Amino acid sequence: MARTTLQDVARTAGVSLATVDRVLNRRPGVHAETAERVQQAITQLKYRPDRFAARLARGREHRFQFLLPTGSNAFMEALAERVRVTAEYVADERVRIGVTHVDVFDGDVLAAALDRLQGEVDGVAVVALDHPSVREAIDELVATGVTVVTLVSDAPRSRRAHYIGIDNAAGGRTAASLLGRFVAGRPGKVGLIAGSMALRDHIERQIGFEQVIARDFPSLTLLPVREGRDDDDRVEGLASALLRENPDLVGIYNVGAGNGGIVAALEQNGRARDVVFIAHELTPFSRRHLIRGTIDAIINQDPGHEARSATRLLIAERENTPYDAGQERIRIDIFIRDNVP
Amino acid sequence: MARTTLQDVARTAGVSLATVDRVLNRRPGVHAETAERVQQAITQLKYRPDRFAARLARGREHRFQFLLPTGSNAFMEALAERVRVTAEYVADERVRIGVTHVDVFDGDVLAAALDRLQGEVDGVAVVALDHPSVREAIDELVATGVTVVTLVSDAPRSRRAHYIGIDNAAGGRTAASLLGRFVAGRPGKVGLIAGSMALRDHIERQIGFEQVIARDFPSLTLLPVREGRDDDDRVEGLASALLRENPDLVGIYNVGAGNGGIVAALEQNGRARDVVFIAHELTPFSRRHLIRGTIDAIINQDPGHEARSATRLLIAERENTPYDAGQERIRIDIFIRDNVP
DNA sequence: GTGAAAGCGCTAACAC
DNA sequence: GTGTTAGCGCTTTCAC
Repeated sequence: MARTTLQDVARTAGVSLATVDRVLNRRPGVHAETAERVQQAITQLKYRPDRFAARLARGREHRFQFLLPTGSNAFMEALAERVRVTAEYVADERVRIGVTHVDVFDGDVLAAALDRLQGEVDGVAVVALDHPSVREAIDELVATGVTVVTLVSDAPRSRRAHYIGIDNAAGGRTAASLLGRFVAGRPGKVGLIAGSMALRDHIERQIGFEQVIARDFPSLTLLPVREGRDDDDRVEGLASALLRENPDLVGIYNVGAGNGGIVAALEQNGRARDVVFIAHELTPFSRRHLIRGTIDAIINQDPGHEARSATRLLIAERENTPYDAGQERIRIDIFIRDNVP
Repeated sequence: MARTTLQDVARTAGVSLATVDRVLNRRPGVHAETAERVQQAITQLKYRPDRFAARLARGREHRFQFLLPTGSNAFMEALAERVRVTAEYVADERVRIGVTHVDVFDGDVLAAALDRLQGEVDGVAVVALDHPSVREAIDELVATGVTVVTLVSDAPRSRRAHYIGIDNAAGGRTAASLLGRFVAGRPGKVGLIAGSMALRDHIERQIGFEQVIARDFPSLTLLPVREGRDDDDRVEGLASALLRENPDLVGIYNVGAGNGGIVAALEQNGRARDVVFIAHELTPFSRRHLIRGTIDAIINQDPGHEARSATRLLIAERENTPYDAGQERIRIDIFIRDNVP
């Protein structure tokens, strides 16, 4: 029971290797009837291509480009690092990964960066933005035959092949449930700090959070959202004000980056232990304060998983091979002091 | 900048392909000096083997066997199913995976099953047991050149190449922290139900749990452990008794299987909402009751991840290729109603 | 439209 | 001890 090869298919279809290859890879130049016969042979023999032989024979490598945000956000730095590690691993497998840093907060700049990739690469993984120019640029890339996936932040109505990231509304709901239960029935105010209300993922988290607080925790009052711009200093100012103006503050949810600011404000006011603080993204800093107890829980998405998943999906798309949806789903990780890696 | 091939190495070392192949794969029959020269060429040219070409040329497939417990535990069934799916995926890649079901609760039976694998396979993934016969059987397999990894449950002092599973003590601590915080300061009793005190993972979970309850939640009193043997009916009896004898019961932690019994007892006594119930393993059943609110949190290990990880590690060991430790670490997942997949 | 044939980079017989 | 050589299963020119 040796495995069926292209040869076997060619033989039973009564054609040559080249022809089978053509129909298999949907290349033109095959008579419809011949193609039909080949297809039958394929299904009859249950032929499954040998990806290893194919990649070897193809010779050409896959050229993928990752477009990540500039700036020193710890999560994005970790993501960039994991992309580098992944690149290193797959370099042996005829996959070349490049990384470009762009200002993703500006839709037009990001779109221009995407445009520049035309003809240069086979696949793109981009931390996107829900912006018309970006959507347009993605669709154009796709039209020229480039495979595009979005990473961490989606461009929802574009023609990207996959979105690799968490369901942010569910992330917000998760934060709310944990915060609500951790305050242990104490009534009071809850503060919400976002990076920017222009970021779709932040809005989605906020909406999910508000929904659950309103529905499940009537004794909690949600204060108006404040924008921290993912900046420690600015966030610290907001958190301090929150604490000053609301003596009955029982919880804080930080939707974006800038956890350092909240930790500082909490510690300065001696409220580190009694205010429940839910943060996003596991970093060396957030990990330390989770273990110390200032942060009560961290909602995380695994950047290593995201980098690998994007790469695997790009490869699968290019080689037209199946993938395991369960493996590619990005989990909403909950970390408390005890299960943090 | 084409990639360096074995040819390049052979040329710069002034030897033939075959000789390079010999030193690369540590096969005998090469003069020490020649080997040295080849090694130098390899490092100098930064040669990295092409796994794809190697697997293609090797022809022989990897034969792996998974030894899983018999019996109808939902988690183990899910694991078996994920192994099947993984087997399906890697079948195209010259990896053949077989599954054997054994009574893992009996060390000697498991050891005999392991013995029977000698000469039959290249790698084994086994849900092990901390038992002398099992350790012995594993070591013997390893001695005959078989790669062995343990799955879900370890054989700690054996010569297995890897343990693929969670840190169970940390799992128990995680359960305790969640339970302690979810009871929201209400003082009272906490019940602990284990499958069997002969299972190392159950003991470890229990110890972790007790540790954290004692240290962090002084208002909670832990009742003596009861053995439910992973059986719904038996567990239901224990849970009912727990509720009857302790009107001030505020929480239950089920270390093993049999969640159905606890749900039933809780519902019959009308205590589904006020008793905090922490369970292990996400199954269709536990998922449903998590969403309904009877189960407050589920501590999970992802069987799909475990099946894939075991397979990847076996392949990496056999082909002597590197692997990504971050990717292979099995997470202690926390699922609450909002982040459950 | 279709086929023949030359590799891709490696392994494994088999010579020497 | 070391080298030669024939593939592994596929893709890709280049003929026809």
